[in-house]
Amino acid sequence: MVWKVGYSMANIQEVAKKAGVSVATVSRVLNHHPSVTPKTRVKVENAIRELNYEPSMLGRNLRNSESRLLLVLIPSISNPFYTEIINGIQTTAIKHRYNILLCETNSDSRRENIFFNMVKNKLADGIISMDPTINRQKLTELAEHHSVILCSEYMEDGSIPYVTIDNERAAYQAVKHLIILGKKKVALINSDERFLYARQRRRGYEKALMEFGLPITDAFIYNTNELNFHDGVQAMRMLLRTVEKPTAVFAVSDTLAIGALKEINASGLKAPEDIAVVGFDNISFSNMSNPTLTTIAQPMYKMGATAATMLINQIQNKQVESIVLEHELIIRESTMG
Amino acid sequence: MVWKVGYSMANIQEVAKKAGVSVATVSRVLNHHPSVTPKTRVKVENAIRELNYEPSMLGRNLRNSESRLLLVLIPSISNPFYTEIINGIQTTAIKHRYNILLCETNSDSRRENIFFNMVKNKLADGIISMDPTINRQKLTELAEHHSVILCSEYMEDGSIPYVTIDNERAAYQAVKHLIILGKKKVALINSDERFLYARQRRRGYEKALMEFGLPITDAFIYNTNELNFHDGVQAMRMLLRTVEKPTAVFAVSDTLAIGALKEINASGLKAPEDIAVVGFDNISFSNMSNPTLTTIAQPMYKMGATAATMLINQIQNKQVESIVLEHELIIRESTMG
DNA sequence: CGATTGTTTGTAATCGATTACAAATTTGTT
DNA sequence: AACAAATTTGTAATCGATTACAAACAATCG
Repeated sequence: MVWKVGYSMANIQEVAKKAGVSVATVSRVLNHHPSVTPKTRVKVENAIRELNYEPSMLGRNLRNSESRLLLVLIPSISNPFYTEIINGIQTTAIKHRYNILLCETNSDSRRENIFFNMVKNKLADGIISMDPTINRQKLTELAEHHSVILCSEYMEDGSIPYVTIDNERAAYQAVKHLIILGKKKVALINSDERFLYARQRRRGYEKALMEFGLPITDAFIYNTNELNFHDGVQAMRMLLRTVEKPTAVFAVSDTLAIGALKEINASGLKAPEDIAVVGFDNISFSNMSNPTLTTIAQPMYKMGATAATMLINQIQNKQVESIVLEHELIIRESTMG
Repeated sequence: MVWKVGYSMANIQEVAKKAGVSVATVSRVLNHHPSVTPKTRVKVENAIRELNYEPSMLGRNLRNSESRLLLVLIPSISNPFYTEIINGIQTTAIKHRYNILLCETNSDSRRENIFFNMVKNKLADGIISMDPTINRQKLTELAEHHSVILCSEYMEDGSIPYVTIDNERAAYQAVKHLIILGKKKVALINSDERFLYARQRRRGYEKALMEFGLPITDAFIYNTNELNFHDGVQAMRMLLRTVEKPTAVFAVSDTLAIGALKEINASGLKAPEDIAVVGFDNISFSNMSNPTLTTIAQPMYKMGATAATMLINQIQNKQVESIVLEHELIIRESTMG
């Protein structure tokens, strides 16, 4: 493979020479400038073809200081929650001649920094962050001079535009659904409450209980470290050990809920008869579990598409407003066997 | 947000002026060149701090024609199969001061092109492709002058270095496991056989049947379009309609296998008693299913790490050899209740 | 002190594109 | 044909870094 050394693609100068024109003309052809004679255009196009030339994005970006690249920050690619959102982002971006690059931060601030710098250094035009663990301080600083949009998780101070759903109301509806089914002892499997969405969903949970005159019991609220299947199993295990066992569970993510289902099953109980379960996110596996999972569906594709549109508008210095989208309760076997 | 217009980060000239030195000296400080007096270094570092300066990757990359960015091509982020591989790639890359960007192609050749061009244009230093649907022609062309490594799916002509497992032997072992359990009617849920791995796994399946003197029945081989859960359901449904119903199923992906499990369950049968099931990939959901899934585990992290090491070596013009890694059969409830 | 050597710093070319402005060419008019 | 106007093309500066080479400066020694 040593022969690869020293190879380098033809540049605009060589194309110009081969076509017998100036670099300016070649550049004009590349950018579809109207003031180029058909005859010279053909000459240049031939030269381009013969030399297999492709313009260097580096040179171009350096000069134009734009890259038409958008970064999408996610904490972890393994979370299926992001799949459809990314789809929405990507489709929208491409429609506007932008491309996206996925950046997995693993909640590691050094990686975050790298991606922030890509924006500062014009290697990318903007960022959509879906990482709830992100360094808010640094992100806010970045947003002072660069384009940033938050998707799903956001900051309450509103300093950065966001697109999200009404987490409190969604949780409220999920829990209300359980209560109306006759379940009086509803537990909550929540994630870490330093995340905004966790606090909001807890508020919704409590609001529903209060509305129906049910007590809010600390023993029925379990906070997990992560959103893993195993955390769901563990959470359910603890909830089953309480004196008054719950008859329903609202978990703030489908993965947690599926873990809870597994543990319910393992301990000889049946969902929904003994314990009904509601999840959150409507990931594709929520339809594959046994029983299938009742869950809150976020308009993921639309969230992604909206975030992308907002980001592109912001890059083009248009005014951008935060948006709250509608969610939907999807009822399946885990609550209505 | 209009005030963002015209903002631009300080450049090396301004730092030089503020520090009262030349740009060369600033550059030397940035690159930790030894020949800089501590006194001037401090002056420059102060100026850098005061101006909040960060060097432009564009300028630097243009000059150095390297970006220290690696592209990772995946057909779809939704496939959990890639998660651990990417983890391995990323960890290795960072160890060598490279960063990775995930590129979801959705098997769309226009997107492929964009990413290929990023490499041609030095916006990225190399590509690891895990996309079996990739345009082989174009990839081979790219690999003539740029660094490319294939991961998992590869080309038999060996023109591009790859890291993979022995698919044929893995399939052989999976099927042999089923046969040894006493199952004599083993079906195969395979994906599209224009993919190399699909052809190889089919060969392993047939080899195991032949070795035990079992017939190879066309009716027991079902090819799906995608690796979805629903394709698994559909496949199983068809297999259950055959005259001689299978007593075991080997599916070439866990998602397919989980779909098959679901359908087995839905039709009142039990796994593994009535029909045993083996999957492939050991995705995290494979031990959340009910029953948990027997499967072939690929050394995903190691595959990723190996691919990254190979790519970086290739970028640095070292000799690179293709590698075949070891897999493992993981026995769970779906074959041994 | 002046010559020689070694160290630190600066000057200017370079990477590959875009584009304002100038120059050249074509077209139109009388 | 001569000139003005409009169109097309070219020249050269520019984006922000790196680095070969030259220049300035400091240190060493007879």
